[in-house]
Amino acid sequence: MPELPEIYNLANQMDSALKGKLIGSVDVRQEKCLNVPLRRFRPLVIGKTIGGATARGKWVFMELQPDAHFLLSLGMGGDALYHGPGATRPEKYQVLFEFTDGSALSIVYWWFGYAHASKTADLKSHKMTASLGLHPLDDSEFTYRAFSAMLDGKKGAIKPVLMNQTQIAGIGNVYIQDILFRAKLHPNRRIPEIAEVERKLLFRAIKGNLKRAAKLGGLAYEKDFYGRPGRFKDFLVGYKEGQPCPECGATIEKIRTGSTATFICPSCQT
Amino acid sequence: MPELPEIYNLANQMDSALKGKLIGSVDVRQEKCLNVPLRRFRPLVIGKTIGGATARGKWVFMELQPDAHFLLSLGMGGDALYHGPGATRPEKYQVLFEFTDGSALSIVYWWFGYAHASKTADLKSHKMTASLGLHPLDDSEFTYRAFSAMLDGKKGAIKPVLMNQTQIAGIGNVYIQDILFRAKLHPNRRIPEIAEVERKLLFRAIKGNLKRAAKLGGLAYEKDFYGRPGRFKDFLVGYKEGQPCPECGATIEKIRTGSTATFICPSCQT
DNA sequence: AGTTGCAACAGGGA
DNA sequence: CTCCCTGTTGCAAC
Repeated sequence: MPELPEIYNLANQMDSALKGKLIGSVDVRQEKCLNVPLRRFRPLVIGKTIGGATARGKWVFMELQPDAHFLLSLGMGGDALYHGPGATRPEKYQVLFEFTDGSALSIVYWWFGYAHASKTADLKSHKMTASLGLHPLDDSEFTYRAFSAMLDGKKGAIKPVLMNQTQIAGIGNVYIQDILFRAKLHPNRRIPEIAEVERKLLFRAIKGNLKRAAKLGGLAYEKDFYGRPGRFKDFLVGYKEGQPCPECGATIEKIRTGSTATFICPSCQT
Repeated sequence: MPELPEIYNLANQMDSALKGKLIGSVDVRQEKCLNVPLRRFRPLVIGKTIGGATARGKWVFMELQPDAHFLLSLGMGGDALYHGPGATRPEKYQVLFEFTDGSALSIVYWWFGYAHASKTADLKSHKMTASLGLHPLDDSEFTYRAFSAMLDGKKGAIKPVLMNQTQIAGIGNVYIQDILFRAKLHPNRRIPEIAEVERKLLFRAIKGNLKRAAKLGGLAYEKDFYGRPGRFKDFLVGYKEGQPCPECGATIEKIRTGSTATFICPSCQT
């Protein structure tokens, strides 16, 4: 569940399910996913009470009352799962929190992720989250004005900027596909060559695609906090290589852009 | 007189002509070529006695006894000229040193250069000179072993590295031309694709070209400390666009490489 | 013909 | 499908 729609739902579910629970113990099987040595991680989390959980880009921020935060990033993919009192825990995980009421939170990374903890007062020195850019699901922050100002003066291609978490937080190589298609933009389009109307279309594509996916509970191939899949699966061009474009019928192509792959309609996206 | 052969001769001439002279006054007409405000520059130089002068890459280091150094870079081009007692000073200059015996040193930049002064104890914090790389006219430092080690692990093109002053100090876009030709290397050749024998050829080309040019007093279109031109003018391919290659007769081309121009024999240099 | 600093870009590794 | 770090490259400015 890597990108903002999945993280947004996960954070909401964690917020509802975990608020008020007391962390009794933590089992860390892969220490390198921590930001501090285990002996410093334990006292940051053990004995703390879960407060609110929110999504910030691809990160879940979880309050550990009274003085710390737990910061979760699932990287390329993975699951954060709830286990009720008496429920069996998974046999494989990187990190497992046990709460004093018998419930638990397990974290599993497919490839690589982060389970960070920080004093709330030190949060601003947590580089990976302190430098996050615009939050596209926050209507008061993510305005067209702010989005356009973020693009101003940039000369490179549009795709890397949209995937740069310090510019706009939460878009990865999955949701970017249909966002670019809906904006009719080729991933390599230079930013100065994007007209005002295209910028507006792009802004709406970002907001619309992410909100709709969040409302549908995220991607169908990802699991939520209770192990249930999302209902978003109807990509327009993403992962549709060889199939016809839903707009013009041209054959969708998979091209390499920088170090990532992009699925485009070669006719619609320029 | 921008590159190492010219600077080398200039420094030697300054060393002979100025040693022991006392700086009586300085006139700075372009303050932005200084590294410190004029009010801090004056006390660093006035009342000081000239010690030795040496070339370090494209810079002249001049001792100001007892406690400072004057650092001169002529940038894209310019002259440092000696004026004997009673001789007329040029009407245009950026910096003019008057010595107490009536002689003077004028500095003129065609475009942009640096006239820096620093306490000798603070020289290591003068970034532009503290980070200079290998000195190709210093036989004990510039060995094939050191040169080859400098190239090891690099993956980019050969020309930018040879012109990078922090890697090897003193080569500019003039002498690089025949150095590459003598080594039979195209400016864009990737460093990992340069064979051992070619590295050796390149090493000898650098050392040979610069030493020969220095021995000839530098470029014929540059002036020395006494306003006299150098005697080096027989380029092999440099600035010979459209003329035949001296080795194979193919027509020499001027191509753009990155942001600089390179004259190559398209047949000899690969 | 010079250098600096920054943005953009690419590759390797956790 | 992730990030960081490093080195490289291109561009603008002094």
